[in-house]
Amino acid sequence: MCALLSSCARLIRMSTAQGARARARIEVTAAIKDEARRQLAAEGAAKLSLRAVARELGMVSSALYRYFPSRDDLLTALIIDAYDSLGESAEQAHDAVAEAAPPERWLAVCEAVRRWALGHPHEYALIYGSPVPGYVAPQTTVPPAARVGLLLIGIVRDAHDGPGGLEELPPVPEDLHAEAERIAADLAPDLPSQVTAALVVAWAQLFGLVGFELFGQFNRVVEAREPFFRHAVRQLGRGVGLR
Amino acid sequence: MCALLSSCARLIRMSTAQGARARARIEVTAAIKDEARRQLAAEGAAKLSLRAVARELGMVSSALYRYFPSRDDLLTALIIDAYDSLGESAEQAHDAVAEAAPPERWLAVCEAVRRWALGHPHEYALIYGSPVPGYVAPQTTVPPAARVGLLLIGIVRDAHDGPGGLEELPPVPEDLHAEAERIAADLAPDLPSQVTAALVVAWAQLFGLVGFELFGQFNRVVEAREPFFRHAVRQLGRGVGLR
DNA sequence: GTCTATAACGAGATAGAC
DNA sequence: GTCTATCTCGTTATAGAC
Repeated sequence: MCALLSSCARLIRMSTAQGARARARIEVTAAIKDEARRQLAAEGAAKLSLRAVARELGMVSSALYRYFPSRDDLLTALIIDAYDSLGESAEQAHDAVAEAAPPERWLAVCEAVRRWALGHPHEYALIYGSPVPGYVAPQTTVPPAARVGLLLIGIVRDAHDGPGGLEELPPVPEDLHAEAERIAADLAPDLPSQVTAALVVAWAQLFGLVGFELFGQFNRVVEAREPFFRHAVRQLGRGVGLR
Repeated sequence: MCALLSSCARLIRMSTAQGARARARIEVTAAIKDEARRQLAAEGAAKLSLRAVARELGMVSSALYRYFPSRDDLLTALIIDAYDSLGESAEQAHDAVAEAAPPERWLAVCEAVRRWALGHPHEYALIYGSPVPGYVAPQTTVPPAARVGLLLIGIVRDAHDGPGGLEELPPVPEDLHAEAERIAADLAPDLPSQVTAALVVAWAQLFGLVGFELFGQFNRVVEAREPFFRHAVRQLGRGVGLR
């Protein structure tokens, strides 16, 4: 009993001690990323500097390396955070209309992507804009980057399996046959390959629309951005066979 | 006669004198821009530095101000050059198939855009990628930026006026009506407003496709990029009513 | 008039000694 | 972890060569 008590006490002591350390570490990590995001907005990803982040936080630059082994690792963390933030926004928007018909869910996800982009322009630029010179994204960014795409695939799959099914799409041209099959096998083996190919096209085009608006290409061209976007993504949905 | 001769001589003297100066000026200007493009590729637009350009050219930084009043003006010149280079590539590709049917010309222009982007990735990033922090593009960039769009409009106009005309497009939704009319009045008053709206959508989506390929979003997703792109832009053409 | 070179400014990054 | 000496940057003023 005495042994049990003392062991308990030690466990509690350890866990609270480690918990406090871990909590502090999480807080500092978050503060670093917040400050880095602020610099991202002010100067762009290319000029993100560990030193400047440290200075702004009242730390010394060498202390940062206990949290991020290099500038690229900090960048990677920001990229993954951005993809996850976007993915979560899209998933929440989807879940809010989970019972609706596929075209409505498609629209909801696309609008969530646009809203997130408008609300986080610099993080959007980080993940969907120009590559950062000298930086190569590690494989760890792939799963977070796939979230929106997977969401769209799920919607089309539900439409395919649901009442009415998908609009029949013409087969892809001869020279794209093998590639379409390969893409389908990778992403959605249960869907016709022309649908998967159309999905990838729509996925790219969705971000084309968002990017054009965000990066100023629509200035003096499109004024009523929101209805324009809705119209465009509805067409995108029809392109993959949503009715 | 004497007066004529002497005036001729003066003109020649002036023009050769000015011509030599002007030639030198053009050459130096070109060298500056070439070196700036090299730095663009190496470090990105955010880190483009007048001093580094001057150093590499064996000039002193203040001398550059005879050619470009500021760093932003140099950036603007690079942006305009990039738009013009892209526009010219697209126009040449179009002229090469000027006698073909509109869908073929549409494809030719889109493929030229993609080819140019793949051949000039850093210049593409400059004009269609993330905005350069702190830089605001002046109005002078607008006309060069419009060249590809105007080309696409012209193709659709020819299809509209030509044999067979355009596929009938459904009218835009109620909430986009006024905006579509406004866009049509701006860009192509002779085309139905739903066609003009679809054109703007297709224009954005074309660059969405190109950007996704160029910026690495298609890595491990799409392998056979060229047939995939052809398929996608043919769908884009159908979206604006090309048959 | 046209150009280049020198020098300087204020701000910021950086490397290394301590 | 701190401090300092030395870099970079964009930009301007000025003086002199062609």
